[in-house]
Amino acid sequence: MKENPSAAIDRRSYEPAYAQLVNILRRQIATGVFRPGDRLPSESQLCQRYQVSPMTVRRVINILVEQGVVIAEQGRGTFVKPLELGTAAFHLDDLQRLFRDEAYTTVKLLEARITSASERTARKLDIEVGQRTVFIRRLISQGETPVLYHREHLVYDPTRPIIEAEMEVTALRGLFNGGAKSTIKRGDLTIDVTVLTKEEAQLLQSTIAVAAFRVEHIFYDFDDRPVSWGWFISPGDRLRFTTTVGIRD
Amino acid sequence: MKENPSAAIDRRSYEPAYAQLVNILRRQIATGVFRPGDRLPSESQLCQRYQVSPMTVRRVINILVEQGVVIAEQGRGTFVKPLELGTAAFHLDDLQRLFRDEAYTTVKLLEARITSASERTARKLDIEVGQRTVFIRRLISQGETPVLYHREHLVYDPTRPIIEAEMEVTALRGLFNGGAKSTIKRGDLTIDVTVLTKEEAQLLQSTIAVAAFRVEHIFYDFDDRPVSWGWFISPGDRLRFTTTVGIRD
DNA sequence: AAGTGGTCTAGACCACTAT
DNA sequence: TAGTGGTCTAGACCACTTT
Repeated sequence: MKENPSAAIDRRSYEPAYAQLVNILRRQIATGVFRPGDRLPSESQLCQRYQVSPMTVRRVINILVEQGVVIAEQGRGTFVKPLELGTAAFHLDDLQRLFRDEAYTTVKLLEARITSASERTARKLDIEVGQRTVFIRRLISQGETPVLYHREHLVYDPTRPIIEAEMEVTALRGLFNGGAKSTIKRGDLTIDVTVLTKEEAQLLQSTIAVAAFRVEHIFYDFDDRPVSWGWFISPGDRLRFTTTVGIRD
Repeated sequence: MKENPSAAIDRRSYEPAYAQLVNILRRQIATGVFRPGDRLPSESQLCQRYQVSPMTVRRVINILVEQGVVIAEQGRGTFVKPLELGTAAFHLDDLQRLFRDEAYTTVKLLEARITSASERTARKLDIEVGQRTVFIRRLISQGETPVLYHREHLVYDPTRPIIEAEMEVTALRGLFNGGAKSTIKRGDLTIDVTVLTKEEAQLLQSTIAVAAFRVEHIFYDFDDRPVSWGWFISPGDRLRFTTTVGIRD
Protein backbone atom coordinates (compact mmCIF):
# COMPACT_ATOMS: atom_id res chain seq x y z
CA MET A 1 0.00 0.00 0.00
CA LYS A 2 1.26 3.46 -0.94
CA GLU A 3 1.50 6.14 1.73
CA ASN A 4 -0.56 9.26 1.71
CA PRO A 5 1.92 11.95 0.61
CA SER A 6 0.26 14.51 2.86
CA ALA A 7 1.09 12.31 5.84
CA ALA A 8 4.84 12.78 5.65
CA ILE A 9 7.32 14.88 7.57
CA ASP A 10 8.65 17.99 5.88
CA ARG A 11 12.24 18.42 6.98
CA ARG A 12 12.40 21.94 5.60
CA SER A 13 9.46 23.08 7.72
CA TYR A 14 10.02 25.26 10.75
CA GLU A 15 7.71 22.93 12.65
CA PRO A 16 9.96 20.31 14.24
CA ALA A 17 9.64 16.71 13.14
CA TYR A 18 8.24 15.50 16.46
CA ALA A 19 5.46 18.11 16.39
CA GLN A 20 4.58 17.21 12.82
CA LEU A 21 4.34 13.54 13.70
CA VAL A 22 2.18 14.32 16.74
CA ASN A 23 -0.22 16.19 14.48
CA ILE A 24 -0.21 13.46 11.84
CA LEU A 25 -1.15 10.80 14.37
CA ARG A 26 -3.71 13.04 16.08
CA ARG A 27 -5.35 13.72 12.75
CA GLN A 28 -5.41 10.04 11.90
CA ILE A 29 -7.09 9.32 15.21
CA ALA A 30 -9.51 12.22 14.82
CA THR A 31 -10.53 11.13 11.33
CA GLY A 32 -11.08 7.56 12.42
CA VAL A 33 -8.07 5.93 10.76
CA PHE A 34 -7.38 4.63 14.24
CA ARG A 35 -10.40 4.13 16.48
CA PRO A 36 -10.57 3.86 20.27
CA GLY A 37 -9.08 0.54 21.27
CA ASP A 38 -7.04 0.19 18.08
CA ARG A 39 -3.33 -0.43 18.32
CA LEU A 40 -1.04 2.15 16.76
CA PRO A 41 1.84 0.95 14.55
CA SER A 42 4.78 -0.11 16.70
CA GLU A 43 7.48 2.42 17.38
CA SER A 44 9.95 0.75 15.04
CA GLN A 45 7.32 0.74 12.28
CA LEU A 46 6.74 4.46 12.84
CA CYS A 47 10.49 5.02 12.64
CA GLN A 48 10.65 3.38 9.23
CA ARG A 49 7.45 4.88 7.86
CA TYR A 50 8.27 8.47 8.80
CA GLN A 51 12.05 8.23 8.62
CA VAL A 52 12.78 9.44 12.12
CA SER A 53 14.91 8.04 14.90
CA PRO A 54 13.52 5.92 17.75
CA MET A 55 14.10 8.74 20.22
CA THR A 56 11.90 11.06 18.21
CA VAL A 57 9.08 8.53 17.96
CA ARG A 58 9.41 7.92 21.68
CA ARG A 59 8.95 11.61 22.32
CA VAL A 60 5.88 11.70 20.09
CA ILE A 61 4.26 8.80 21.92
CA ASN A 62 5.02 10.45 25.25
CA ILE A 63 3.27 13.60 24.15
CA LEU A 64 0.21 11.71 22.95
CA VAL A 65 0.08 9.87 26.27
CA GLU A 66 0.26 13.14 28.19
CA GLN A 67 -2.47 14.58 26.00
CA GLY A 68 -4.63 11.63 27.00
CA VAL A 69 -5.08 10.53 23.41
CA VAL A 70 -3.40 7.15 23.65
CA ILE A 71 -2.26 4.75 26.33
CA ALA A 72 1.06 2.91 26.02
CA GLU A 73 1.41 -0.54 27.53
CA GLN A 74 4.85 -2.00 27.82
CA GLY A 75 5.26 -5.21 25.88
CA ARG A 76 1.79 -4.93 24.28
CA GLY A 77 1.62 -1.78 22.25
CA THR A 78 0.15 1.71 22.14
CA PHE A 79 -3.62 1.98 21.99
CA VAL A 80 -6.08 4.75 21.21
CA LYS A 81 -7.82 5.77 24.41
CA PRO A 82 -11.62 5.96 24.57
CA LEU A 83 -13.29 9.16 25.69
CA GLU A 84 -13.02 9.68 29.42
CA LEU A 85 -14.95 12.40 31.20
CA GLY A 86 -12.75 12.22 34.25
CA THR A 87 -9.85 13.74 32.34
CA ALA A 88 -11.74 16.97 31.75
CA ALA A 89 -10.21 19.99 33.43
CA PHE A 90 -11.49 23.52 33.73
CA HIS A 91 -8.84 26.20 33.57
CA LEU A 92 -8.90 29.41 35.52
CA ASP A 93 -7.38 31.24 32.59
CA ASP A 94 -10.92 32.28 31.78
CA LEU A 95 -10.47 34.27 34.94
CA GLN A 96 -7.02 35.35 33.91
CA ARG A 97 -8.38 36.92 30.75
CA LEU A 98 -10.20 39.33 33.01
CA PHE A 99 -6.94 40.80 34.12
CA ARG A 100 -5.20 40.77 30.78
CA ASP A 101 -7.12 43.70 29.37
CA GLU A 102 -5.76 46.30 31.71
CA ALA A 103 -7.70 49.01 29.97
CA TYR A 104 -11.10 47.53 30.69
CA THR A 105 -10.39 45.89 34.02
CA THR A 106 -10.27 47.95 37.18
CA VAL A 107 -9.50 46.83 40.71
CA LYS A 108 -11.08 48.98 43.39
CA LEU A 109 -9.90 48.77 46.98
CA LEU A 110 -13.03 48.87 49.12
CA GLU A 111 -11.48 48.42 52.54
CA ALA A 112 -8.15 47.62 54.17
CA ARG A 113 -7.80 47.57 57.91
CA ILE A 114 -6.01 45.80 60.71
CA THR A 115 -8.19 43.54 62.79
CA SER A 116 -7.80 40.50 65.02
CA ALA A 117 -8.33 36.94 63.87
CA SER A 118 -11.66 35.30 64.46
CA GLU A 119 -11.83 31.65 65.38
CA ARG A 120 -12.37 30.70 61.75
CA THR A 121 -9.67 32.96 60.36
CA ALA A 122 -7.20 31.74 62.95
CA ARG A 123 -7.85 28.15 61.98
CA LYS A 124 -7.38 28.83 58.28
CA LEU A 125 -4.20 30.84 58.78
CA ASP A 126 -2.87 28.54 61.50
CA ILE A 127 -2.46 31.36 64.02
CA GLU A 128 -3.83 32.20 67.46
CA VAL A 129 -7.32 33.62 67.86
CA GLY A 130 -7.07 37.36 68.34
CA GLN A 131 -3.73 37.67 66.57
CA ARG A 132 -3.48 40.67 64.29
CA THR A 133 -4.50 40.25 60.69
CA VAL A 134 -5.13 42.55 57.75
CA PHE A 135 -8.55 42.46 56.18
CA ILE A 136 -8.93 43.55 52.58
CA ARG A 137 -11.95 43.85 50.34
CA ARG A 138 -11.66 44.49 46.63
CA LEU A 139 -14.08 44.82 43.74
CA ILE A 140 -12.92 43.85 40.26
CA SER A 141 -14.89 45.30 37.39
CA GLN A 142 -14.78 44.94 33.67
CA GLY A 143 -15.81 48.21 32.13
CA GLU A 144 -18.82 49.27 34.18
CA THR A 145 -19.77 45.75 35.26
CA PRO A 146 -18.47 44.38 38.56
CA VAL A 147 -17.39 40.79 38.04
CA LEU A 148 -15.51 39.68 41.13
CA TYR A 149 -15.74 40.48 44.80
CA HIS A 150 -12.66 39.58 46.76
CA ARG A 151 -12.26 39.22 50.51
CA GLU A 152 -8.87 38.40 51.99
CA HIS A 153 -7.31 37.97 55.43
CA LEU A 154 -3.54 38.39 55.67
CA VAL A 155 -1.25 37.40 58.51
CA TYR A 156 0.17 40.59 59.97
CA ASP A 157 3.90 40.15 60.36
CA PRO A 158 5.88 43.37 60.87
CA THR A 159 9.12 41.62 59.96
CA ARG A 160 7.74 40.86 56.54
CA PRO A 161 7.00 43.85 54.36
CA ILE A 162 4.49 42.10 52.14
CA ILE A 163 1.49 43.83 53.59
CA GLU A 164 2.07 47.15 51.97
CA ALA A 165 2.66 45.44 48.66
CA GLU A 166 -0.32 43.16 49.03
CA MET A 167 -2.70 46.02 49.54
CA GLU A 168 -1.68 47.42 46.21
CA VAL A 169 -4.54 46.98 43.84
CA THR A 170 -2.08 45.90 41.19
CA ALA A 171 -0.97 42.94 43.28
CA LEU A 172 -4.00 40.99 42.22
CA ARG A 173 -3.22 41.46 38.59
CA GLY A 174 0.27 40.14 39.24
CA LEU A 175 -1.12 37.08 40.94
CA PHE A 176 -3.07 36.14 37.87
CA ASN A 177 -0.54 37.08 35.26
CA GLY A 178 2.61 35.72 36.83
CA GLY A 179 4.37 38.69 38.36
CA ALA A 180 3.41 37.34 41.77
CA LYS A 181 5.22 38.12 44.95
CA SER A 182 8.16 35.81 45.22
CA THR A 183 7.27 35.34 48.87
CA ILE A 184 4.40 33.07 47.84
CA LYS A 185 5.30 29.48 47.11
CA ARG A 186 1.95 27.89 46.46
CA GLY A 187 -1.78 28.24 46.85
CA ASP A 188 -4.63 25.83 47.55
CA LEU A 189 -7.85 26.62 45.72
CA THR A 190 -11.37 25.34 46.18
CA ILE A 191 -14.26 26.04 43.87
CA ASP A 192 -17.82 25.70 45.06
CA VAL A 193 -21.14 27.45 44.65
CA THR A 194 -23.24 29.72 46.81
CA VAL A 195 -26.01 32.23 46.47
CA LEU A 196 -25.28 35.92 46.79
CA THR A 197 -25.85 37.55 50.15
CA LYS A 198 -27.46 40.94 50.32
CA GLU A 199 -24.11 42.69 50.69
CA GLU A 200 -22.57 40.78 47.80
CA ALA A 201 -25.52 41.36 45.53
CA GLN A 202 -25.40 45.05 46.25
CA LEU A 203 -21.71 45.38 45.49
CA LEU A 204 -21.88 43.24 42.39
CA GLN A 205 -24.96 45.07 41.14
CA SER A 206 -26.82 41.80 40.99
CA THR A 207 -29.84 40.29 42.69
CA ILE A 208 -29.95 38.62 46.04
CA ALA A 209 -30.06 34.79 46.04
CA VAL A 210 -28.51 34.55 42.60
CA ALA A 211 -26.21 31.55 42.11
CA ALA A 212 -22.51 32.38 42.17
CA PHE A 213 -19.07 30.82 41.95
CA ARG A 214 -16.94 30.98 45.05
CA VAL A 215 -13.19 30.45 44.71
CA GLU A 216 -11.56 30.09 48.10
CA HIS A 217 -7.81 30.38 48.39
CA ILE A 218 -5.04 29.94 50.91
CA PHE A 219 -1.56 31.09 49.93
CA TYR A 220 1.59 29.76 51.57
CA ASP A 221 5.08 31.21 51.83
CA PHE A 222 8.29 29.26 51.28
CA ASP A 223 8.21 28.01 54.84
CA ASP A 224 4.79 26.50 54.14
CA ARG A 225 3.12 28.91 56.52
CA PRO A 226 -0.25 30.30 55.42
CA VAL A 227 -0.08 34.03 54.72
CA SER A 228 -3.40 34.72 53.07
CA TRP A 229 -6.89 33.30 53.23
CA GLY A 230 -9.83 34.61 51.29
CA TRP A 231 -12.24 34.08 48.44
CA PHE A 232 -13.52 35.48 45.21
CA ILE A 233 -17.22 35.59 44.45
CA SER A 234 -18.66 35.97 40.99
CA PRO A 235 -22.28 35.82 39.87
CA GLY A 236 -22.84 32.81 37.65
CA ASP A 237 -24.03 34.87 34.72
CA ARG A 238 -20.68 36.67 34.42
CA LEU A 239 -18.28 33.78 34.59
CA ARG A 240 -18.20 30.44 32.80
CA PHE A 241 -15.73 27.66 32.30
CA THR A 242 -15.50 25.48 29.21
CA THR A 243 -13.37 22.57 28.11
CA THR A 244 -13.18 19.74 25.60
CA VAL A 245 -12.58 16.05 26.20
CA GLY A 246 -11.54 13.48 23.63
CA ILE A 247 -9.80 14.36 20.42
CA ARG A 248 -9.94 17.99 19.45
CA ASP A 249 -8.33 18.61 16.09
CA MET B 1 31.69 23.63 47.21
CA LYS B 2 30.84 20.00 47.89
CA GLU B 3 27.55 18.57 46.67
CA ASN B 4 24.81 17.40 48.96
CA PRO B 5 25.09 13.60 48.78
CA SER B 6 21.31 13.23 49.10
CA ALA B 7 20.93 15.21 45.89
CA ALA B 8 22.43 12.59 43.62
CA ILE B 9 20.98 10.06 41.22
CA ASP B 10 20.84 6.46 42.35
CA ARG B 11 21.44 4.31 39.29
CA ARG B 12 20.34 1.16 41.13
CA SER B 13 16.94 2.64 41.96
CA TYR B 14 13.86 1.49 40.09
CA GLU B 15 12.94 5.14 39.69
CA PRO B 16 14.44 6.23 36.36
CA ALA B 17 17.17 8.83 36.33
CA TYR B 18 15.04 11.49 34.65
CA ALA B 19 12.31 11.17 37.29
CA GLN B 20 14.83 11.38 40.08
CA LEU B 21 16.31 14.54 38.62
CA VAL B 22 12.86 16.08 38.20
CA ASN B 23 12.20 15.48 41.87
CA ILE B 24 15.60 16.79 42.92
CA LEU B 25 15.07 20.06 41.08
CA ARG B 26 11.47 20.37 42.24
CA ARG B 27 12.56 19.92 45.82
CA GLN B 28 15.30 22.50 45.43
CA ILE B 29 12.74 24.95 44.08
CA ALA B 30 10.22 24.10 46.78
CA THR B 31 12.76 24.56 49.55
CA GLY B 32 13.90 27.88 48.19
CA VAL B 33 17.33 26.88 46.86
CA PHE B 34 16.07 28.40 43.63
CA ARG B 35 13.53 31.19 43.97
CA PRO B 36 11.06 32.54 41.43
CA GLY B 37 13.01 34.44 38.81
CA ASP B 38 16.26 32.60 39.53
CA ARG B 39 18.11 30.92 36.70
CA LEU B 40 18.66 27.19 36.96
CA PRO B 41 22.11 25.77 36.21
CA SER B 42 22.61 25.41 32.48
CA GLU B 43 21.84 22.08 30.89
CA SER B 44 25.51 21.21 30.39
CA GLN B 45 26.18 22.03 34.04
CA LEU B 46 23.35 19.72 35.09
CA CYS B 47 24.81 17.00 32.86
CA GLN B 48 28.13 17.21 34.64
CA ARG B 49 26.76 17.61 38.12
CA TYR B 50 24.36 14.68 37.96
CA GLN B 51 26.30 12.53 35.47
CA VAL B 52 23.54 12.16 32.91
CA SER B 53 23.46 12.71 29.18
CA PRO B 54 22.19 15.94 27.58
CA MET B 55 19.12 14.15 26.26
CA THR B 56 18.11 13.15 29.77
CA VAL B 57 18.54 16.66 31.13
CA ARG B 58 16.54 17.96 28.18
CA ARG B 59 13.73 15.63 29.06
CA VAL B 60 13.81 16.76 32.68
CA ILE B 61 13.58 20.43 31.70
CA ASN B 62 10.70 19.66 29.35
CA ILE B 63 8.79 18.00 32.17
CA LEU B 64 9.36 20.94 34.52
CA VAL B 65 8.17 23.31 31.80
CA GLU B 66 5.02 21.27 31.27
CA GLN B 67 4.42 21.23 35.00
CA GLY B 68 4.55 25.00 34.94
CA VAL B 69 7.40 25.11 37.43
CA VAL B 70 10.00 26.72 35.19
CA ILE B 71 10.14 28.59 31.91
CA ALA B 72 12.91 27.91 29.39
CA GLU B 73 14.11 30.73 27.15
CA GLN B 74 16.31 29.85 24.25
CA GLY B 75 19.71 31.49 24.43
CA ARG B 76 19.07 32.89 27.92
CA GLY B 77 18.48 30.09 30.33
CA THR B 78 15.83 28.29 32.34
CA PHE B 79 14.09 30.31 35.06
CA VAL B 80 11.87 29.47 38.00
CA LYS B 81 8.35 30.62 37.25
CA PRO B 82 6.47 32.78 39.75
CA LEU B 83 3.07 31.68 41.02
CA GLU B 84 0.37 32.18 38.43
CA LEU B 85 -3.30 31.74 39.29
CA GLY B 86 -4.26 31.45 35.66
CA THR B 87 -2.61 28.06 35.42
CA ALA B 88 -4.95 26.61 38.03
CA ALA B 89 -7.26 23.92 36.76
CA PHE B 90 -9.84 21.90 38.54
CA HIS B 91 -10.33 18.35 37.38
CA LEU B 92 -13.51 16.43 36.92
CA ASP B 93 -11.96 13.35 38.42
CA ASP B 94 -13.57 14.45 41.63
CA LEU B 95 -16.68 13.54 39.74
CA GLN B 96 -15.11 10.42 38.38
CA ARG B 97 -14.50 9.10 41.86
CA LEU B 98 -18.24 8.96 42.24
CA PHE B 99 -18.43 6.23 39.67
CA ARG B 100 -15.39 4.28 40.77
CA ASP B 101 -17.02 2.79 43.86
CA GLU B 102 -19.54 0.67 42.06
CA ALA B 103 -20.80 -0.71 45.33
CA TYR B 104 -21.92 2.63 46.71
CA THR B 105 -22.89 4.37 43.51
CA THR B 106 -26.17 3.61 41.83
CA VAL B 107 -27.54 4.97 38.58
CA LYS B 108 -31.33 5.00 38.41
CA LEU B 109 -33.11 5.45 35.11
CA LEU B 110 -36.01 7.80 35.80
CA GLU B 111 -37.35 8.16 32.28
CA ALA B 112 -36.48 7.26 28.69
CA ARG B 113 -38.84 8.11 25.88
CA ILE B 114 -38.90 9.17 22.27
CA THR B 115 -39.95 12.75 21.69
CA SER B 116 -39.47 15.43 19.07
CA ALA B 117 -36.85 18.14 19.22
CA SER B 118 -37.76 21.51 20.64
CA GLU B 119 -36.29 24.63 19.10
CA ARG B 120 -33.54 24.69 21.67
CA THR B 121 -32.72 21.00 21.44
CA ALA B 122 -32.68 21.18 17.66
CA ARG B 123 -30.20 24.03 17.77
CA LYS B 124 -27.89 22.24 20.17
CA LEU B 125 -27.98 18.97 18.24
CA ASP B 126 -27.88 20.66 14.83
CA ILE B 127 -31.07 18.97 13.61
CA GLU B 128 -34.50 20.09 12.41
CA VAL B 129 -37.16 21.16 14.90
CA GLY B 130 -39.56 18.30 15.44
CA GLN B 131 -37.08 15.63 14.49
CA ARG B 132 -37.18 12.59 16.70
CA THR B 133 -34.95 12.51 19.75
CA VAL B 134 -34.59 10.33 22.80
CA PHE B 135 -34.98 11.98 26.16
CA ILE B 136 -33.37 10.37 29.18
CA ARG B 137 -33.39 11.31 32.84
CA ARG B 138 -31.12 9.65 35.36
CA LEU B 139 -30.44 10.02 39.05
CA ILE B 140 -27.01 9.13 40.38
CA SER B 141 -26.79 8.40 44.08
CA GLN B 142 -24.03 7.57 46.46
CA GLY B 143 -25.38 5.28 49.09
CA GLU B 144 -28.72 6.80 50.02
CA THR B 145 -27.81 10.34 48.96
CA PRO B 146 -28.64 11.50 45.44
CA VAL B 147 -25.70 13.46 44.09
CA LEU B 148 -26.29 14.05 40.39
CA TYR B 149 -29.33 14.59 38.27
CA HIS B 150 -28.75 14.00 34.58
CA ARG B 151 -30.90 15.07 31.65
CA GLU B 152 -29.92 14.09 28.12
CA HIS B 153 -31.28 14.45 24.61
CA LEU B 154 -30.03 11.97 22.01
CA VAL B 155 -30.36 12.16 18.25
CA TYR B 156 -32.60 9.29 17.16
CA ASP B 157 -30.96 7.54 14.25
CA PRO B 158 -32.36 4.07 13.46
CA THR B 159 -29.27 3.25 11.42
CA ARG B 160 -27.15 3.68 14.51
CA PRO B 161 -27.83 1.25 17.33
CA ILE B 162 -26.37 3.42 20.04
CA ILE B 163 -29.68 4.30 21.58
CA GLU B 164 -30.30 0.98 23.24
CA ALA B 165 -26.80 0.99 24.57
CA GLU B 166 -26.97 4.60 25.70
CA MET B 167 -30.05 3.99 27.78
CA GLU B 168 -28.18 1.40 29.74
CA VAL B 169 -27.57 2.76 33.16
CA THR B 170 -24.04 1.43 33.00
CA ALA B 171 -23.24 3.59 30.00
CA LEU B 172 -22.70 6.59 32.22
CA ARG B 173 -20.19 4.76 34.32
CA GLY B 174 -18.31 3.89 31.15
CA LEU B 175 -18.26 7.50 30.08
CA PHE B 176 -16.49 8.52 33.24
CA ASN B 177 -14.16 5.59 33.57
CA GLY B 178 -13.03 5.20 30.00
CA GLY B 179 -15.06 2.34 28.59
CA ALA B 180 -17.00 4.88 26.55
CA LYS B 181 -18.83 4.07 23.38
CA SER B 182 -16.34 4.15 20.59
CA THR B 183 -18.91 6.05 18.56
CA ILE B 184 -18.12 9.18 20.53
CA LYS B 185 -15.11 11.19 19.43
CA ARG B 186 -15.20 14.19 21.70
CA GLY B 187 -17.33 16.25 24.06
CA ASP B 188 -17.63 19.94 24.82
CA LEU B 189 -18.28 20.75 28.45
CA THR B 190 -19.40 23.93 30.16
CA ILE B 191 -19.64 24.42 33.89
CA ASP B 192 -21.76 27.13 35.44
CA VAL B 193 -23.98 27.65 38.44
CA THR B 194 -27.72 27.75 39.00
CA VAL B 195 -30.19 27.38 41.79
CA LEU B 196 -32.24 24.23 42.11
CA THR B 197 -35.73 24.24 40.64
CA LYS B 198 -38.56 22.66 42.55
CA GLU B 199 -38.35 19.46 40.51
CA GLU B 200 -34.60 19.21 40.90
CA ALA B 201 -34.70 19.88 44.62
CA GLN B 202 -37.32 17.18 45.07
CA LEU B 203 -35.34 14.57 43.16
CA LEU B 204 -32.07 15.44 44.81
CA GLN B 205 -33.68 15.53 48.26
CA SER B 206 -32.47 19.08 48.71
CA THR B 207 -34.06 22.46 49.18
CA ILE B 208 -35.40 24.71 46.49
CA ALA B 209 -33.21 27.67 45.53
CA VAL B 210 -30.03 26.00 46.78
CA ALA B 211 -26.92 26.80 44.71
CA ALA B 212 -25.80 24.02 42.41
CA PHE B 213 -23.21 23.12 39.80
CA ARG B 214 -24.45 22.59 36.28
CA VAL B 215 -22.23 20.73 33.84
CA GLU B 216 -23.59 20.95 30.31
CA HIS B 217 -22.29 18.59 27.65
CA ILE B 218 -22.50 17.99 23.94
CA PHE B 219 -20.98 14.79 22.58
CA TYR B 220 -19.92 14.39 18.96
CA ASP B 221 -19.40 11.30 16.81
CA PHE B 222 -16.47 10.73 14.49
CA ASP B 223 -18.18 12.72 11.76
CA ASP B 224 -18.33 15.69 14.14
CA ARG B 225 -22.09 15.50 14.32
CA PRO B 226 -23.65 16.12 17.73
CA VAL B 227 -25.30 13.00 19.12
CA SER B 228 -26.06 13.98 22.69
CA TRP B 229 -26.87 17.16 24.54
CA GLY B 230 -27.65 17.38 28.21
CA TRP B 231 -26.46 18.41 31.63
CA PHE B 232 -25.67 17.22 35.11
CA ILE B 233 -26.87 19.08 38.15
CA SER B 234 -25.40 18.69 41.61
CA PRO B 235 -26.17 20.63 44.78
CA GLY B 236 -23.15 22.63 45.85
CA ASP B 237 -22.92 20.97 49.22
CA ARG B 238 -22.28 17.55 47.65
CA LEU B 239 -19.61 18.39 45.14
CA ARG B 240 -16.42 20.39 45.40
CA PHE B 241 -13.35 20.92 43.26
CA THR B 242 -9.90 21.58 44.63
CA THR B 243 -6.51 22.26 43.13
CA THR B 244 -3.06 23.58 43.96
CA VAL B 245 -1.02 26.19 42.12
CA GLY B 246 2.67 26.79 42.44
CA ILE B 247 5.09 24.20 43.71
CA ARG B 248 3.54 21.30 45.52
CA ASP B 249 6.17 18.95 46.87
C1' DA C 1 12.07 -16.39 21.10
C1' DA C 2 10.25 -12.41 19.11
C1' DG C 3 8.17 -8.14 19.48
C1' DT C 4 6.76 -4.30 22.26
C1' DG C 5 7.38 -0.06 24.95
C1' DG C 6 10.91 2.47 28.39
C1' DT C 7 15.31 4.40 29.41
C1' DC C 8 19.66 6.24 28.27
C1' DT C 9 24.00 7.52 25.87
C1' DA C 10 27.36 10.63 23.50
C1' DG C 11 27.53 13.06 20.53
C1' DA C 12 25.84 16.48 16.30
C1' DC C 13 23.77 20.63 14.46
C1' DC C 14 20.84 24.67 14.83
C1' DA C 15 18.71 29.15 16.66
C1' DC C 16 18.89 32.46 19.83
C1' DT C 17 20.97 35.81 23.40
C1' DA C 18 24.46 38.14 25.54
C1' DT C 19 28.96 40.44 25.50
C1' DT D 1 32.20 34.67 20.01
C1' DA D 2 30.75 32.03 23.69
C1' DG D 3 27.01 30.19 26.07
C1' DT D 4 22.27 28.93 26.16
C1' DG D 5 18.23 26.10 25.06
C1' DG D 6 15.98 23.01 21.05
C1' DT D 7 16.09 19.23 17.94
C1' DC D 8 17.69 14.94 16.32
C1' DT D 9 20.45 10.72 15.43
C1' DA D 10 21.65 5.69 15.68
C1' DG D 11 22.28 2.93 18.24
C1' DA D 12 22.36 0.21 23.22
C1' DC D 13 20.17 -2.22 27.02
C1' DC D 14 16.23 -3.43 29.81
C1' DA D 15 11.38 -5.04 31.25
C1' DC D 16 7.43 -6.76 29.78
C1' DT D 17 3.88 -9.51 26.95
C1' DT D 18 2.69 -12.76 23.64
C1' DT D 19 3.30 -16.91 21.04
